[in-house]
Formats: sequence, structure tokens, C-alpha cells
Amino acid sequence: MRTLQQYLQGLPPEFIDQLETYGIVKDFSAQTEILREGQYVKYVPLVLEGAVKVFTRHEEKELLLYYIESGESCIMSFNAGLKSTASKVFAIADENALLLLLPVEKLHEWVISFPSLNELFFNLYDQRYASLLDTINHLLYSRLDQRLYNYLQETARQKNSKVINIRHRQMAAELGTAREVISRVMKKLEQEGKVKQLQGGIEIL
Amino acid sequence: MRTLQQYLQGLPPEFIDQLETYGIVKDFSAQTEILREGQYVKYVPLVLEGAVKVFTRHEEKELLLYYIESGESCIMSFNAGLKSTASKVFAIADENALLLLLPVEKLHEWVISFPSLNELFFNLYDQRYASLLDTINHLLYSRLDQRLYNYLQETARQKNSKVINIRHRQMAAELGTAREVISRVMKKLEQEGKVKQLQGGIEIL
DNA sequence: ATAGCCTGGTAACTTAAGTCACCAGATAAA
DNA sequence: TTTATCTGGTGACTTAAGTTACCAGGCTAT
Repeated sequence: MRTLQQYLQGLPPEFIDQLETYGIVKDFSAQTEILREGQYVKYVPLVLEGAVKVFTRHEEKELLLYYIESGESCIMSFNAGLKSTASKVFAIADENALLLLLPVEKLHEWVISFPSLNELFFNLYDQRYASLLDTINHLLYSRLDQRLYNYLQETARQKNSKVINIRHRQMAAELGTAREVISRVMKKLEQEGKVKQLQGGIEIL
Repeated sequence: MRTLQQYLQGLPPEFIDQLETYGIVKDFSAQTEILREGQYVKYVPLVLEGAVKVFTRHEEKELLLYYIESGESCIMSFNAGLKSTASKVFAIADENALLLLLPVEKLHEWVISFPSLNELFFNLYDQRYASLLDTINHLLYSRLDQRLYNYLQETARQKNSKVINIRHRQMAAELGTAREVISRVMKKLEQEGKVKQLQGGIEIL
């Protein structure tokens, strides 16, 4: 395992010192819940390895919002932490994930002392915001085949593999639709030569 | 007309000094375009009076994202300004609006020197983000009648009047749908006793 | 005044998506 | 092995919304 310095190169040494003193490095195994909806946040996670999936939920239906990848953090818990409000989303570890947990009581101080942390969060906000805008435009103007294909491509990019191991039922959940619909649309994408369904997986062509 | 101090009470005096030196107060008449899509941002607006409407656009169809009200600013131009990237949204003055324009070249410095500005933008980010999440959930899970009713209620709140002067065609544009559909759904809402259509306006009951 | 536009209404049709009911093959558990 | 569970497929149906093609009333500019 690498040291914090190696993960955080580029940050000011005094900041890394602070992170080593007050931060907590923690391992989460795949599919573990990291943040619950409505939960009050005591630690803001910074992803060192692996990835975290963030979802919104609305009356039993959920929707995948985005991945938090290595070097990134979670703006929802950042804000929920800073303002002591409840989280509006929930997050689970995608693969096994190594997180650096930042205690919220230090955050106020750090964003002022370390402009790079401040900037990181502004950048993340912007990035997530842009991705929500994208999601909105897709929801409003794209049909499901397009959304599904984007989703598969994004997943392939994230997993860094053209073959994805995933069930129809999970795709349905992450896109906020029904399993039968995914089944129908997947077949359409297959006929169009965009994907290929293997036993227990999908290949993006 | 009031002075900047009166608009900005609560901010540190040194910051107000800076704002008076470098900021530009400008009037925009109703329906004027304030920010174009793809535009590079030189000034970030802070709303002193009136309100600004922010839209996203996707292939000729638009969708109202939110209002910027007095004391608030525009995170999209804030980020577009800080990072010198193109704006992903466009904005127009709703009523006549009085804006304080903050030159972007001062922003980097100000967010560091004045934590209250920093905090303002973090709060705004969070607020807008939450509202996008809401929009997403509505798009995914609500039918248009619900969305339209929410939209009317929000507009009524924003205009501070139970009677709204608006055309069906504009509602359709702001909700990203077609005029005929609005006509159909408005009639449904009227039958349900939720609204009343007057000549050239709508009363929310 | 009248021609032209803006506005809202409406019927008929199409389509994407959600829902229901069920089935068959694969896999895991008893 | 035999049962139960998970997975994907499919046909039939329903529904919300988008689309097309009109029409009528009101307003306005010449």
C-alpha cells in the first residue's frame, strides 16, 4: 500500500501533514454503503483508490448520478458536512475502495488555509453540476436507447474494459426504469450492432 | 436608488470597498439576455434587485433551471469565469434587474481574501445542485401535470402573486414541452380545481 | 374595416415507455 | 437430485406525451 504522500502529491506539504494527523484512511469492500440518505455527515470522503457510486432516490426508484473516482471527493457530503444538513443522496463503493475520511470539523479551517482544497471542491461542484445538466438533457430529450448506450459506454470507460459484468435488473435500477424495458432496449441495441450480450455480461462494440 | 452598502450589508467593509472600486452596477430591462450559451464570462453577476432566469438548451428545446434572486449570484458564470470555460447555460432578466458585475480577474483573489464570498458560492452551488436534483426526480418520476403545477406555484412564489401573466407557449418552452400539451394539461388542472385560467393569465388556487 | 397575427382549444393519431403475466434456461441450495 | 431462485425474453395491454392539422376568437397595424 502506498503512503498518503504518494496519493496526494501536488498538495502543499503542510496540508498533507494535517491530513495525516486528522484524516482516517479506510477500506470499503465492493457494494458497501458509504453514505445513507438523510444521514448527517461527520467525515467527507476523498477517494484514493477504486470508485464510489452516487445515487439519488425518489419513492423506491433510484438513479445513478455519477462516479467519484480516485482523487475526487463527494460534494454532497462536503456540503452536508459544512452546513450540518442531511444528505440528499446515497453512495456505495463500486469496486473495493480506499477512502481518506476528512473530519468535517476541520473542513472550515482547511478550505480557508489551503486554497487548493477550496479549488478542488469548486471544480468538483462544477463537474458534478455539468453532469447533472447532462443527465437532465438526456432525460428530457433522449430516448432510453440513447441513455442506455451512454450509460454502458460510461460504465465501460469507468471499468476500463469493453466487457461489463452486469445484470439487466441493475441497469434498470441505475437508469430508473424497469427490467423488461432494459431487456427490450438491449435487444434493439444488439440488433443495431452497438453491443453484444454474452453470458452474464455485455460487450460494447 | 440605494447605495451598494445598503444592498450588501453584512459583508465586511473592506470587501464592500473592493466591490465599489471594481464592481459595475448595471440595469437590465426585462427579457434582456444577460448570458449567452458558449459565451466566455468576464463579469459574474450578483443580483441586487429583480431576478434572473437561467435556462439550459438542448437542440432548440430549452428548460428553465432556476431563478437567481436578490442577493444571489450565478454559479455557472462563476465557474465559467474562474476557469475561463464557456457557459453551458443562458440567462435572461426576468423583471427589470439591477446587477452588480464582478470582474473575474478579481474573483480568485476575493474568494481567498473574503471567506464570506467563498461561502456564498458554496451555498449557491449547493442550492442549485439540490434544485437540479429535484428537477431530475420530477423529470424521471412525475407526470407533466405535477411538474406544471409545481412550476406555476414556484412562479407564483417568485412573483409574489397568485395571478400570473404568462402564455401557454412560454410555459411550454420553460418546461421543455409543446404548447398543445400545456393546453391539455392546464385544462386538466382547471378541472381538478387547482388553477383558474383568466384572460391572459392564470390564477393559482 | 379588414387582413394578418397571436392565442388557446381540440380531435386523431403515433410512439416510447411502463405494466402484467408468464415462460424457459441457468445456477445455487437443500 | 430435486427444488428454489435468479436471470433474461416476450407478447399484450395501458398510458403519458409528442405530433399534426385544424379552428375560432381577440388584438393590432395599415
